[in-house]
Amino acid sequence: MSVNVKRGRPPGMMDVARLAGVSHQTVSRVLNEHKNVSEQTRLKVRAAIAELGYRPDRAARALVTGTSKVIGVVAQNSSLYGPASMLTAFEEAAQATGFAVNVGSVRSLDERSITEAVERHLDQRVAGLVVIAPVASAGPALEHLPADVPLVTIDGDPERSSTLVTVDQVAGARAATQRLLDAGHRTVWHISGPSDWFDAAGRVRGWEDTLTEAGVEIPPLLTGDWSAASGYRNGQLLARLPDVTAVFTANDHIALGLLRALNEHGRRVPGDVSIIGFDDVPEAAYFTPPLTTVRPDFAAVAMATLDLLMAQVESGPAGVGARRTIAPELIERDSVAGPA
Amino acid sequence: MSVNVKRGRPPGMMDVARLAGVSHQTVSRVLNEHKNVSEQTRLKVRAAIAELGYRPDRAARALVTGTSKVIGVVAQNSSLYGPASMLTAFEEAAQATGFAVNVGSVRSLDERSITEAVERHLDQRVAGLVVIAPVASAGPALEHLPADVPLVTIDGDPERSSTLVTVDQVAGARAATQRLLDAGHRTVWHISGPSDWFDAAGRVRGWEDTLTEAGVEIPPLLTGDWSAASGYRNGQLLARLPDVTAVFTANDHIALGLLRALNEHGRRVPGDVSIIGFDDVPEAAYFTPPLTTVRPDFAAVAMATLDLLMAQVESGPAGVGARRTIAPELIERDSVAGPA
DNA sequence: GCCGAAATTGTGAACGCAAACATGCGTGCG
DNA sequence: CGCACGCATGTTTGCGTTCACAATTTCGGC
Repeated sequence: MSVNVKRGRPPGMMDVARLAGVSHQTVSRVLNEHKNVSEQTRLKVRAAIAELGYRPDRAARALVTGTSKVIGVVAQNSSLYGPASMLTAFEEAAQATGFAVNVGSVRSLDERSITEAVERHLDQRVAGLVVIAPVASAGPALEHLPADVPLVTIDGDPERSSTLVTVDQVAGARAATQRLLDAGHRTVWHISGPSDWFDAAGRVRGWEDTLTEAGVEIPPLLTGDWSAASGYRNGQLLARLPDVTAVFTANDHIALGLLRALNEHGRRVPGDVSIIGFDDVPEAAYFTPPLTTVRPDFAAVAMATLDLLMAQVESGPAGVGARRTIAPELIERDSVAGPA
Repeated sequence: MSVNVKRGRPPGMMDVARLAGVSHQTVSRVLNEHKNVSEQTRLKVRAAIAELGYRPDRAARALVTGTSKVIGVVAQNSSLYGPASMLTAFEEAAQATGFAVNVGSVRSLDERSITEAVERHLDQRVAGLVVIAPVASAGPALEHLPADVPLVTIDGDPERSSTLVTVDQVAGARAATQRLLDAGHRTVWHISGPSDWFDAAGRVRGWEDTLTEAGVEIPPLLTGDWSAASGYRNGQLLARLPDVTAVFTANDHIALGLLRALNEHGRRVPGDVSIIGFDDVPEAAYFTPPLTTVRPDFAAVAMATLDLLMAQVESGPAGVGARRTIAPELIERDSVAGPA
């Protein structure tokens, strides 16, 4: 397996063919695992490939086939734990199947930005597209793209997207809310994510539904923006209301901010107030106290996405949109107790 | 700006040329901003491009030029805040200059994994390579790659990498340690990152140097792995030593774990123990208490990287390795006070 | 031992673009 | 007035691969 040391362009199929004493087409066949190639020539070609250190040129292949082994991902350029986790999980999964991942981050998820990012990917002749589009405004951008490009949306609009993978936000929120109710709390407050996020909306719904079914009073909804800062701001308010004994926050970072606000006001967790978060960020176990939270399985989301995408890549964009929902899991730690 | 609704392949340069009444080469010249094109035909061509919704095929261009407008990034597939932040910051910067970013995540930063990732990128004919290689074992993988591919290493080995961008770990660690000393503490303990990380090593050195210069006793070094869990483990130990009054942790997550351990043992921060972290994760301001920490400017790292890379892309791999060091900034919050 | 089908290999084209080379035209200068 | 040079544009070639089709060989059955 000697390295090619010649100058100039790297070796091409022709060079391999010459060395192996066959035609370039035969080399192509070996490369693409065609059936009708004799074992003998296959070996000769393989040997020549190894000797020259030949590597097929992806660009040339993309040119003629009209598609590449690259998947374009459109994601928001943020350090939000959820989206970021999905992204890296997806990358890893895609690489395992021989696909490269092209990330087109986008500053905000408005229609224009997404459209641009999608078009950049289309220029690269990506084999498929994954859009992490958790907000409503992302919807329209995906309506008008070529129908023949495989597309899977993560956390997109359940009403529009044809092929969708989502975490079951409602179920997660229900589990959290119910857990708090079961602990004996009269009701449960909620600090939500931004209202235009589907994730946030789903968590709100799960929370409301559970409360309604329990026949319990529904406290006013507080709105955050996923940040610890917003949890802190809302916490300043909550800390002053003595009858607040249980809070479900839309994510762990909000919970962290809330924790600090509560702490500053001398309210103990879980002694005075119980809290459940969402996401299970790696640090959640080391909050003070360790946070009970809902863990979405991002790896599973990534798998499902890849799965759905590959199905389309292989057989043309699937007809009716396939859906895949990943059920999250409640992780019990120390931030929940009964009311005083 | 009507959308192309024709069947079959998207329009090519020929289609544009025909519509504009020129040759395809003229279209090419307009696209590449060649000088010798009259304003008049330039306009005609532009109009034709817009009317057809023509978009150049990157694959074809890559084939003929031998290079693409894609930058390959090799990074570890982890949710560590630092590397992840650099990655997204870099993506954004690259896109602004018209380059797409291909991420080749890698599960671990050993030589084999990195070599593979690099070769995948080379197959795609990337215009340049960025490797986020914070550990020693990543070095060898970069020795044997074609000399003509532009390469910038982030947080790589100062001894080997020719073109390198790093955060000035030593300076950051010095600032933190000095701040603690200035507050009146007799000495400063340190929980470091994994010893094979350059970042960790630099922080240890800055800490040691400062202590040495101050003529102060150097406590035994405690080692973590960047995780809150490791901060907690080491914290269990530290919390039992009454003479520990100041700790500099290698990152904010370790600080969080330490915070919890201290809290469990009834040691108040900053009353009994002062702490300074590193990274300034968005949540650091909402720890209890808000964490004083060192903030590396990841955006600046990304800019510098892109800068260095572009210089190489334009003029061939630069001769002697250019270096760029980004100075971090101490962010003062509430986790530091004088000794009791 | 001959025919046809299947298996194996080869030939030519095409993919969409940029580079090299070629052309035609005008303009300045001697 | 003619020549050379610069500008604007056109023509040709080839990048490395796959595809459609052709050519050759192999093999079984009768």
